[in-house]
This record gives sequence, structure tokens and C-alpha cells, in this order.
Amino acid sequence: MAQKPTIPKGTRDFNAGEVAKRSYIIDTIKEQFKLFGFEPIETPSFENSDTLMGKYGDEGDRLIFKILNSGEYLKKLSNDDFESKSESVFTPKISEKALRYDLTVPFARYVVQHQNEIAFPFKRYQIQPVWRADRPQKGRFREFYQCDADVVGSTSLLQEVELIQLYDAVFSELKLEGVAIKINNRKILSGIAELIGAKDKLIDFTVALDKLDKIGEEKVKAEMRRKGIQEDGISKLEPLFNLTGNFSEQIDKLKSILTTSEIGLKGIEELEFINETISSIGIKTARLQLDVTLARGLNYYTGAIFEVSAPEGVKMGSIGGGGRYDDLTGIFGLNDVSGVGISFGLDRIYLVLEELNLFPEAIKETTKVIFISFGEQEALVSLQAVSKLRDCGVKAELYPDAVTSGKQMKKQMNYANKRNIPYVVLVGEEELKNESFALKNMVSGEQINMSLSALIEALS
RNA sequence: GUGGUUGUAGCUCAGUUGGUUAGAGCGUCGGUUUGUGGUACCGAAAGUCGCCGGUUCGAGCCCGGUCUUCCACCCCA
Repeated sequence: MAQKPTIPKGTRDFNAGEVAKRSYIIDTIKEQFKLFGFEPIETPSFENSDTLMGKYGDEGDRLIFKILNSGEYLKKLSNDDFESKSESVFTPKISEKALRYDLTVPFARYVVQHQNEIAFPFKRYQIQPVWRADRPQKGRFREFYQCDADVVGSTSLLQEVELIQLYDAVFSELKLEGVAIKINNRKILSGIAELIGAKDKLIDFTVALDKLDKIGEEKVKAEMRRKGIQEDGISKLEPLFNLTGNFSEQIDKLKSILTTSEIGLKGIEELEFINETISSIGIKTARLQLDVTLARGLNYYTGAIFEVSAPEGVKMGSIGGGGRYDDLTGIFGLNDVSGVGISFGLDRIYLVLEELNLFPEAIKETTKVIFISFGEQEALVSLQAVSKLRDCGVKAELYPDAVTSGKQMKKQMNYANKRNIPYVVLVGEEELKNESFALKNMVSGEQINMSLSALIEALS
């Protein structure tokens, strides 16, 4: 019985048209990465589990694809291991490798491992797939591409400024106008947590706060209470829920809230610098927005946090994210190296461009001309012409199977038609005799006999 | 991990309260047309109704499980 072939949940095949569109996005991003001085690296699709585990929080650990050990791994287990029924005990004993979950942690590992070869500040970009054992839904896959640009070895806030420009440059280039680059600062969140006496509950606090625009003020407060944050602390958040005005007005209000928090004020100072610098150099089509509720993302961020959302009206999760991490290489033994980076979510950007019909027509690249195949003699002459055309940069090919009847002719024409090949050349008995080529325009149906040089002229 | 949803021909989908031989459009293949595609007309092939089990005289339809799709939650690009 033939089994029905399927692909795993959350994965996809891409046809030629889809690949062309994906390449268009990737090429655009890559071009801007290079323009900003980033250099490419690649890392393996799987890492040692130790490298990944514990870097993304408990939820992240759950979503990491683990790779089963090879060999007779069960024989090495003790009865206690089986009895434990505990994933945290059992899993490490049968799995020592895992598929990468993002590009930032493998990058940190790379930096530490190659620190002596690297010139700091090190600016790298990386475009590779990542895997998450998540349940698929809109814009969410188990295999998807991230396009990352990071700088390590510089604490300068000018890096943040440049990364904002980079976001703006890429989305402007993709004609995706009006994206919102939301920015926040972990230090401000720490400051607020300190202020409300929830310093030890920073993650719980930020996760709850992040949901503000989705579930509303009351539910956020309820969640904070549930997580054990004191009522008098929550009441101090009141001004935060009503934070309005433009970037600098919001900054001013935050200043008055966080007067007693050293770390909070530091965060404000950073944001202020970034905003002022961006204002003075300007951005093209994106909008930079301060969003104090922005907290999602990895818990290794220590300074700026970025998130990019699609233009208004497009229902899609974030299409990019990033931030500054002061200590990521520290985990792997290299201290005092600060990094900051951003990521583009290729697959989501694709969906957004598709929804807004923003893919240019020109990216549908196909063969420009196909030669109809009649017989051995004709094929030889055709192949010579095909070679010359290719030398001139014309995408040309010969249909491989010869015409043996009128049906075959029809079949070959049909083939050209279906592949949207705009020109067909016929070299049959007569053309062979006259040393001519019959060039047929598949759109107009017009057909002209000409010499080889005229053919090359016409097609290049 | 939680809740809901979907699955019938290659594709998009019909299929009545459970009742003979499961349909359509598109596509494919063949013909009208043996050196000319797209249009038209004629014809044909194509399905274990996701899979496993149950209820029933009888299941595409009802029930349970499982996989898959999509959506929401959690979390995230």
C-alpha cells in the first residue's frame, strides 16, 4: 500500500514562485546588512543541548527540539532514571544535542569560541532557519527563518541608533511603509519593578504588563495580583497605564515616576539619547515608538528592547525583534562583552507583503526562450544556439525530447506556455536547410524567421 | 502544554433525517487538429471519503481515539 506522503506539522514546501519571493526578501535584507557593515557567518543547525538549554526561560526549554542520542542510549540508563518520570532528569540522559532555537545564542557561543580571531566590535549577520516545537498558527511555524544582525564588543548607544536605521532601511526598501519600531528599555522595567516592590518578580511583572493592549488594564492587574505582587505596588502603576503623548512627553512622565530609581533613570537616559539622535538624523518610512509595556522576548536582554509590528490593519504578530544583552557571552566564559542585535522574521514579513500585495512583478524569473526539439540534427544546431544565447546572459534551454508527431509539437508548445516562457524557437527541417531560426513570441503569437545573429540580437 | 476547528479525485469544494453504483468545477490524458501553445467542442481516466476502532441490518454522515489543517491561549519571529 502506497503511503500518503506528508511533511511534519508546522513545516512547508516552497514552490518556485515562493522561493523567488523569499529570495527577494532575503536579498533585500542582506543588501542592507552589508551596507551597514555586517559580515555573514553561519552556525550548525544543531548545538549541544547545554549551549541552548536554560537560555530562553522554562517556556523556551520546552519549545526546543531535542535530538535523540545515537546508539544504545537506553542501556546506559539506570532504573532510577526510568523511575524518575522527570523530564529534567531523563531528557539530558537520552539527548545531548538540540536544534537551534534562535540565532543569538549560537552567535554568542561563536563569539566566545572564536574570540581570538575576531576584531571587536564584531558586526555579523546571519540568515538561517531556526526550529521551535510550538503549535503552529497564523504566522507561526515550527521551522522558520530568522535574519539577524548583531554587534558585540561595543556599549555605544549609537549601535542601537544604527539598528533602528537598519530596520527602517530594510522595510523602506521592501516598500513596507508605516511599520512601528517599538522600543523600550529593560532598565526602566527593572526600575518600575523596584518601585513597586517586585524586584524579584521582574519576569512575571513584565509578562503581565506586556499584555496591556491585548487584555486591558484590569486583567493585567489581576494577573499581577495572582503572581503575588502587592496591592500598594500595583496602585503605583497607575500613571503607567495612562502614559500618553509623544516620545519625549512619555519620557518626561516616566522621569517623574522613576525619580527614586537609579536604574530606571539610567534606562530613561538611554532612551532619550536614542530618540534624540534618531530625530536629528531622521528615518525614512518607519515610526519609532516608545512602548513601556513592551517586555516580551528573551530574558537575556538588559538594555534596549525592540519589536517591530506590521503597519496598522495587518493582523500579524511581531515581524522583528531584538535588544541589548550585556551578559550573554558571560555564560560561555567571556565577560564584559556587550552585544546588541535585531532579528527579521522572514516568514512573517512574507505573509505581510503577500497580504498587502507588495511583491514586485519582476521577481518571477523564468527561462526566456525554449527551443522546440525536432531531431538529432536539429538538436545539435539548437544546442549551439542555446550556448551562444547563454553566453550572452539569456536564459535559454532546449526541450529534451524530440518531436515524433504533431502531438509532440503541441506538447512542447504547451510546456512553454505553462512555464510562462515568453519565446519559442523552432529549428526544423526547413530552418536547418536555410540556416535560419523561427522565433515565436508566445504572447502575440507572431513568428519571424531570422539568422542566428539576429536571434541573439532579438533576445538579448 | 490547554481549548476549539478542519480533513471527500492532483487542486477547490458539494454530498439532505444514516439507505443502492459518492458528485461538480478546475487540472490531467485522449480526440476534433501528423510544423504551432493560449480559445472552443467531444470523450476518458482518476476516490480505502485522513487513519484505527465502535454503534447499526446498513456509516462519507453518529460515537471514541489518533494524525493533520486552521484559530485562540501560553509563549513567540
